Amino acid sequence: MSTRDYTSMKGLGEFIRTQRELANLSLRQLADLAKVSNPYLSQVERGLYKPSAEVLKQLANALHLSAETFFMQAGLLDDDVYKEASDQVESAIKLDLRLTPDQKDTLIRVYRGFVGDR
Amino acid sequence: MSTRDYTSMKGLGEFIRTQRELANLSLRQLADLAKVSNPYLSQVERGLYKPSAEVLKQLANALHLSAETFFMQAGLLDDDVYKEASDQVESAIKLDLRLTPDQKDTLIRVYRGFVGDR
DNA sequence: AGCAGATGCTTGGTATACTTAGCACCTAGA
DNA sequence: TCTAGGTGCTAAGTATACCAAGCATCTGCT
Repeated sequence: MSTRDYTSMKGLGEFIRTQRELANLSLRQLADLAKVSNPYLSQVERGLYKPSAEVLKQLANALHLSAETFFMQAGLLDDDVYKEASDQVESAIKLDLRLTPDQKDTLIRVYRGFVGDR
Repeated sequence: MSTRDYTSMKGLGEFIRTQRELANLSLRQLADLAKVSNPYLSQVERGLYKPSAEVLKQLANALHLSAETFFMQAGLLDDDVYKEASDQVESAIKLDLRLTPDQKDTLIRVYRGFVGDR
């Protein structure tokens, strides 16, 4: 297994744009943080270019995500030593010591509602 | 001290050449396996060019080594991922492809509300 | 109205990753 | 001997990742 289901196989560009918008960063802001030009980042997000590994790493740093994550999204680390998304979210929540049991339940319930799981 | 200590601090090219020779492969053989031209591989091994991540991945496969190993050698995966709980939960959410940006936003907002962060 | 600043995008160019053709050297067989 | 095939490397070109300048649109401010 270790399957990567990818029913919603979005491209790397879309992934980056999603992450950028989640972080509430403009194209220019992220481009500056990652030390690339903003037109280039624009083109990358629209899938016109495949960024080099160095750029991927810079983007990962700027977005506070791991480089592994980006490489996986780019299809460069196909070997997913890394967990399935849903299990990942739920176990991360369960492991967070700052959350009370009730809060964990709430979060997980909301999460499951979103992904339509179970 | 990080856990690395690969023989010595040689460049990526030397690393590749060492691995190739350990596998008893000629330049052309490895180049064919990795689907690159042999002059290019020669230049990479001598440090004249930095191969793209795709090429690194192909080389890793051809040499039966992990892509992680190569990325580390290339200095692309230097750091360990920080393991703070909050980062864990938030990045797990961000990584879930089944969630829309709005849903991710909501979840993260709820989460931050619970842990009192920000 | 009009400017000012922010947004993302287009254009045209430069730098560099990568290829094809071929050279020089070596070793093995006929 | 002299091919024949293997080794790694050079040179010159093509493809593409990446950048600088600038455009069009929007929103907010006076």
